[in-house]
Amino acid sequence: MIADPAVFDDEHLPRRLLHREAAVDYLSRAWEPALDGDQAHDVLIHGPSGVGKTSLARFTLQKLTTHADIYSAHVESLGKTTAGVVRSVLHDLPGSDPATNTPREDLCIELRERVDQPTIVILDEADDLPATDILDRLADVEGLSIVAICHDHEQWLSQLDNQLRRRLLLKELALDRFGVNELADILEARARRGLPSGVVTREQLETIADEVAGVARKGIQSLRQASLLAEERDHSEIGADDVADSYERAQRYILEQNLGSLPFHHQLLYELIRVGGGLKAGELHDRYEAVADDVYRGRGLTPISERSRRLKLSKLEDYELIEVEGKNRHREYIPSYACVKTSIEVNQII
DNA sequence: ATTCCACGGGAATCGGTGGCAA
DNA sequence: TTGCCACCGATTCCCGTGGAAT
Repeated sequence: MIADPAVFDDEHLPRRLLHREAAVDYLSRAWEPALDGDQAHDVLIHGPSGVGKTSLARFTLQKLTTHADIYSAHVESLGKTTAGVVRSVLHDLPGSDPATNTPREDLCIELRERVDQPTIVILDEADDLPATDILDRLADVEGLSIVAICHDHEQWLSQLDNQLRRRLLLKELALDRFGVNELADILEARARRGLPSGVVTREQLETIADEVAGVARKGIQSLRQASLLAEERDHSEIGADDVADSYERAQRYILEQNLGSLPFHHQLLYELIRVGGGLKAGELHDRYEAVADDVYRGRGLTPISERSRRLKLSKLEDYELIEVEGKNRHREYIPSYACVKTSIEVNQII
């Protein structure tokens, strides 16, 4: 049933960014100086997950770079160190990658040398970045401007000192969830390009938009799952049952992508929490130690310390795979969505 | 008031990799 | 080509913190 699967990819950029015209405009104006070879303004884009912050930045950038000589870099910041961010920027700029053991200082020097025309760096998922350090170094680079994307702008700004804020010329741009009609418009446009005509009604799209509370990523994935379900069930068009069952599959799909991108240690911890149906910290560590020898055997990996496990756990939380409740010794790790599984077998061992 | 427990920041350490000189 | 060294990211070690339990 799906004519063009790419339309439903997270990375897919539509021809027009519906209902974000004002934001595109704002961002374009902030970047206008770059058209004349000057340094653009820095922008902080903030708002909830899945409302199109990254799409907005990429879309507007694409528009800009088609008629101007501008370098750009897109950095997936989550978990990166300062050196990692600089390295990632260099990777996106013309030229070859520096050696993996190049000193941080040398990376920054190389960055200053390579930026010889206006450059826009998108720092995606910038919430947990060592922001002061990174911005300090990026702000040092003549011609380079930053677009930081984060969820909580107040928290993000609070870590910057006044001096840095002045150097950054920071503009702010808030994105919110879409209204039901707005998101339905967006889904309609995707359906037009990705699905045969007439397989889904406007009413169904509004139902989806309402259910996902204006979060575009969830809406688009739900539409995709609804069409997959219709296909599996041999429906000639999407039915009410397909729509009804699509949300859970979409949510699961999103989380499975997240989980699959994580290394083994994370997945094992997740699986223990999932199988346990939520665990107190102490119990989680006990179970980990109980299964570790068996589970790690033959994988060329060794079990990790409690401290490292805590680092992995906070990453699982970042990825919305688990939730943490309670404080201190009452802290409990809860699987956000227990139907999202790993391929690791821990059932029999416990 | 004291103990318990877990968190999470920071410094030290480990293992792997590329550059470089012999 | 080989052996050494600097460096990185990942991990561990150490410890201060703070709320609940006793």
